[in-house]
Amino acid sequence: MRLATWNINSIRARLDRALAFVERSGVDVLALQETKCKDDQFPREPFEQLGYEVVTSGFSQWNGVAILSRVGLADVEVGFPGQPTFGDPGVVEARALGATCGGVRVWSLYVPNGRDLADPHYAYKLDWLARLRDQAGQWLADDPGLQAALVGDWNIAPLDTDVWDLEFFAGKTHVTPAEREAFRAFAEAGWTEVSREHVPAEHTYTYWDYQQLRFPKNQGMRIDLTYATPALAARVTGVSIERVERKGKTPSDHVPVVLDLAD
DNA sequence: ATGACGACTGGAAGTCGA
Repeated sequence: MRLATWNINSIRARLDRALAFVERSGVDVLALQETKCKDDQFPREPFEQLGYEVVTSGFSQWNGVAILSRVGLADVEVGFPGQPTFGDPGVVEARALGATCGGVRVWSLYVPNGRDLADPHYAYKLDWLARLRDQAGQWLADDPGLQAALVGDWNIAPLDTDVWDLEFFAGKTHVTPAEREAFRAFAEAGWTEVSREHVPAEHTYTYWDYQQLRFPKNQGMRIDLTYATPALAARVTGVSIERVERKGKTPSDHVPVVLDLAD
């Protein structure tokens, strides 16, 4: 089975690219983030014509997650139990969507950005991660043989070598000790970040800002990551960061990460 | 070429991303 995750940065603006990727990569399951549209605006039909089931959780122009699957799509959950709200009145944002596809529990995740260390979004980000970690730990405790993956845009660069210049990020989000600890906590809860195991090369990025010629200069960040349960991690035979998808006209600023799983 | 930010909404300029 082939499973991919991609922050698409608007599914409507990049429908053709998404369809082309699905066809050339032959993914069985595709988790999308930043779809940037309401559920009734999501272009389901072209994917359904290719044999995929589609489930979405969107809200107007911000956030939005989706899962496409041609190996079944069951037990959909919009948001994870205990997912923090933001704002007053509090809103559960469209950042987490779970479904079971081909026997694997898949969560498409768009972790809050954080914006600035003094911004309320930063505390929200840390709380969001802590609550998700609590759930993830419970899921695994309840079923040690669980096959599950937490995929998506974590908005954290776990290692110094996951950014091109640590000095550039001094005082900024994505690299703070608190964010990195929030990320490591999933490993302490028994999960394994499998893309690192299979693609260990330093300065291998999944995101490049549109500005400042970041992509031609290869000034990016590795922030699209996959935590797997032990049972699923054992099935991963390879991981591919699809850098080619950052090239050409109107790309997303993120590229897909593809996981191959043994049957 | 991989080349100097892009998508959204509203209908201009502001918000958001990281």
